[in-house]
Amino acid sequence: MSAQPRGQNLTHSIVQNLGVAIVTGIYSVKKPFPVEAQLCKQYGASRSVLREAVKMLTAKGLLGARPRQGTWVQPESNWNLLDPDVLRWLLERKFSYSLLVEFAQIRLAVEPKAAALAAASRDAVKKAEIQKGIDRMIAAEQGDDDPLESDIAFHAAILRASGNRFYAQLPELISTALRFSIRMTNRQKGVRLASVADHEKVCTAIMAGDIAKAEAAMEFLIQETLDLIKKAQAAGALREGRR
Amino acid sequence: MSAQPRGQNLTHSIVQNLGVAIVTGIYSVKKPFPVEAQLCKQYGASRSVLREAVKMLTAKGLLGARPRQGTWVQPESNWNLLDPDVLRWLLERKFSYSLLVEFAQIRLAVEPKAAALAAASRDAVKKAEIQKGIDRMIAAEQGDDDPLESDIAFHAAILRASGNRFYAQLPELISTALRFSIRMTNRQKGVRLASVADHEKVCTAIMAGDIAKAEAAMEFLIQETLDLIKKAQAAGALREGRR
DNA sequence: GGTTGTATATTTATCATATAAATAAGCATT
DNA sequence: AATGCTTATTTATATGATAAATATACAACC
Repeated sequence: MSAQPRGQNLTHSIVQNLGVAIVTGIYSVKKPFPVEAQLCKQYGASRSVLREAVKMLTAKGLLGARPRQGTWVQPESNWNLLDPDVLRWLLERKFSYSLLVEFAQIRLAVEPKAAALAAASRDAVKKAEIQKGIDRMIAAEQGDDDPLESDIAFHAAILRASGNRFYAQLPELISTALRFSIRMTNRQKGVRLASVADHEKVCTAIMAGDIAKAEAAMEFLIQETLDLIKKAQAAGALREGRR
Repeated sequence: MSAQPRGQNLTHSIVQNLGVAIVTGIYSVKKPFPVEAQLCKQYGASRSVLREAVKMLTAKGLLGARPRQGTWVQPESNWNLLDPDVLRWLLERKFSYSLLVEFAQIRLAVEPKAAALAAASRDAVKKAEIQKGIDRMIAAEQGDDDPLESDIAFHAAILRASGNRFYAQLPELISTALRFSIRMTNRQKGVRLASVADHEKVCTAIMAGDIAKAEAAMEFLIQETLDLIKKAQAAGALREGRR
């Protein structure tokens, strides 16, 4: 297997390749993680490049290394799931409804509180971004904007308007997750149109400074998403069962 | 400045040193991040070691690099705050009440939901860990265990019992944050003793499978913590002002 | 027998040096 | 003023060598 450097440099492409390989679980007791020299051959790369790639994956909690013992895949509990790369690798290549459900549970916990904080905030500039997000969603309804991107922009704007730096990290993760969950929720037609109105309710409450209403409206929104994912999960399990 | 390799290897100690240096903001337009060769001299390390350290910090979102342009510190919004290392560097070396408040806000969002999920869970083994945490806290009241460690163990057990892999990542972050917030909340005596009873309420509700009560009890707990931090923050600001 | 020490081999860690690739900046040309 | 070319700087990559750590096997000892 050789890494094709598409766009980025060699180190980067090896990180992506190995990252995906690790999270998809191709290494195990039966097939242990290769030693440096072996990986160099495998990717046709020099030791320096390969070691730097391994170090980056180590920094994300995926790998560990010690002299004489070699390099190994860390237990999954050690992986930094909240690292955008790691989450993307998992969703892209080891898609599972359960992971999507678990991520939606995070959103269900965090986004209503973020909406509440945004409603309490006095940052007019950041709050204006939320309105822009809604405007884009409305435009998307007419086909004048991208539905997914405008949806993401709306949620991102609220997280950023919360004034909480940890929340402000989530848009990247959420955009990744949304790009995958949309594939399913889109199958279930007739929901997205009504959903714009529900989004607007959140926006209106935030603009009015109504903390409780903003929180409740957002909770409703995410709960709806979570239900959709769970429904798709159940349907998926059904399809599995029919085979 | 030279990196003293205490315990870990040279690369690791350079990562720690540089990580702290970056988050404390010692690099700026006025003092740009040094080029490779300069850093090698500074740390008395070879290029490979130094580059591997830089790559690890790049993986955590702290640095970026391009030929001819050099290496630079990424804008703070790019830092992976949810990386245990990054959070620790920030709290250890650039302590601020506001960061602690923001982290407590995350806890306020997440932990009640985790308690709810734990209450709904049927994993007896993981739920038993919650009880063990409470037992340790009670023991700590008598001086037979460490109050901080038992507190951390309790919250960690709930997050793990939630069955959500993202939540299960948080104990490490929370333990870091608690170790710092404890320094302040301990100054405010007379609170911790009553708090054990409040913790017990959460545990009881989870064991009884009472989802709503578990969520509410945990929310009360964290809100109390958040209030304490905010109180300390206000007192700190007062002290600042008196200077 | 079991424990403890020792030698050895394997693997990562570190160092040193060289070449390649990318690109910002200055310069020349049009 | 815009465009293309040259050059210098910096990271990216490659290679080879030595050091350090440590699992394993074996030997010595009680």
